[in-house]
Amino acid sequence: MNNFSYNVTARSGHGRAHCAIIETPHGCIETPNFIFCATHGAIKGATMDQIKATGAQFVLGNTYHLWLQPGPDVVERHGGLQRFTGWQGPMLTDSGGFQIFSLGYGGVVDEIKGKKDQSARPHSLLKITEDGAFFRSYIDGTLCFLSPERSVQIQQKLGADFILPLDECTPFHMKKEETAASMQRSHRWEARSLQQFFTTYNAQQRMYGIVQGGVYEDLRRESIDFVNSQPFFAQAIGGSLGGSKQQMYDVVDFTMRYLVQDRPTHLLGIGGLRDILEGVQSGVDTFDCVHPTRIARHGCALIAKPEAEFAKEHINLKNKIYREDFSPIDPECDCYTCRNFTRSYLHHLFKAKESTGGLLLTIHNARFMVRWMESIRRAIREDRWATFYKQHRG
RNA sequence: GGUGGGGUAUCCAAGUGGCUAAAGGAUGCAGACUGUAAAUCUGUCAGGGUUUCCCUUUCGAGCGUUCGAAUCGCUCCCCCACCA
Repeated sequence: MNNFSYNVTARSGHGRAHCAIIETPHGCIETPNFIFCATHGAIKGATMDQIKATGAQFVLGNTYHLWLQPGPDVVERHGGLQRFTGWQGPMLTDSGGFQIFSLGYGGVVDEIKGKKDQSARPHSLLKITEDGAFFRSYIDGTLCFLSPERSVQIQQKLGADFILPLDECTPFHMKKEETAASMQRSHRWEARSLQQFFTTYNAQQRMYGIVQGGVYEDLRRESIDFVNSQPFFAQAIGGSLGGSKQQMYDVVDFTMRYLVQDRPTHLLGIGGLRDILEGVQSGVDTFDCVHPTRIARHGCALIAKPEAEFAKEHINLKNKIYREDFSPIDPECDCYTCRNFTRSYLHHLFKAKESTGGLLLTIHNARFMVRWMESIRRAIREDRWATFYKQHRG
C-alpha cells in the first residue's frame, strides 16, 4: 500500500494557484500550507501542543543540528522524530544544505538585500569538497563531515516523513560560473542522495529534489530538467532567489513554469505574507520559514494587511506606543493570545524580559500563519483567488 | 570626635594634566530578522544648530594652579567603613 500521495483538489484558473492534499503516514497536509521550523526538534518558544492547537499541520527539523545533538541514534531509539518531539503530524527534515550556506557564507537577509558582507561571526564551515562538507561543530568544536550519503542515513534514522538531499545553497554574490559549478555539484549530490535513499529504503519516507541555479534562467532550466528527470516524490526550490523581492518572485515564477506539476512543490525558507501570496500564485504548495517564530521571540506580531502601516507585515510590541494600548494584537484573531491579552500587557512582558511574551507572540504568529494559509486555500477553493490575490498584493 | 575610602551623564561604573562630550555595562528610544550557531543582532542615547561641521552647558560645590583640569591644590557639603 502507498502511504504517500499528492492530489490536486482545486485549481484557481488564475496563475498556477491550486489546492492539494499531501498524504503521509502521519496524516494529511492541505496545501497551500506553511511548515513551522523546529530546527532542534522543538518550536522555539512554544510546545508542540500549543503549535498543534493553532491548527499547524506540518513541522520541520534539521539534520545538521539533530546530528550534532542529541545524535540520530537517540532519536531512532525513541522511534523517530514524532515520538521524540511529541509532534504527531507530518514532518520533514532539512538536509544540512542550508548550513553550508549560513555557516559558510553569511545570513540570508544580506543576500536578499544584495549586501556583500556583514556580521563578523566566525564561519564554522571549513571546506566543501566533491565528497561533502567539513564543519567545525558549533557545540564542541570537533571536526564534522557531512556527505549526501551521510545526510540521508541520518535522516532515515530521524525518521521524518520527508527528507531533503544535501545541496549547496549558494550566495547571491557569486559569479555565474561558480553558481553553475555549485549547482552541478548539487545535482551530483542529489543523485547520490537518491542512490542512498533507495539502497537503504524506508517505505515510511519520501525524498524531495531541490532546484538550484541562483538567479540565472538558463541554470534554473538546467536544474529543473535534472529534478524533473529524477524519481523524487516532491520538489523544492532552493538557492539564491535574487537581490530583491521582485527578482525572487520572478525566479520562483520562472521555475514553477517548468517544474512538473504532479509533485508537491516546496519553496525553501520563504515566509513573508506577500512572498507566500506570490509563491502560491506561481503554483507553490508549501513554504517554511523561521520568520514568524523568530520575530515573535523578538517582540513582533504579525498583523493583517489593512491595519499594517505601509508594507509592514508586523508590529513591534516593544515600541512605546503600545505601552497603554489596551486592545488585543488583532481583534479579529481567535488565538489564545488575542483572546486573553492586551498589547499593553505584551509590551510589558517584553520590557520586563519575561519569556512568556515570546511564548504568547509565537502562538499568535503561528495562528496568524495558519489563518493566512487557510484564507488562501479558501479563496482558491471558492473560486475567488484572482480577487484575493489582487487585493492582497497591495 | 579620630582615621581611611568615596562623590563621574537616567542608573552602575572606567578614567588620575591635553587625543575626553568623557570607556564599558544597564535602562530608554528605534531598526533588522525569510531551508534558525538568533528569547538574537545593529544603531542611537547632555542640549541646540546652517548636522561629514559648529555652538552652549557637564564629572558634589566654590575658589585657585596651568597655555590647557573629571584629573593637581585649598575650603566647604554629603556618603561609606572602622575606631572612640
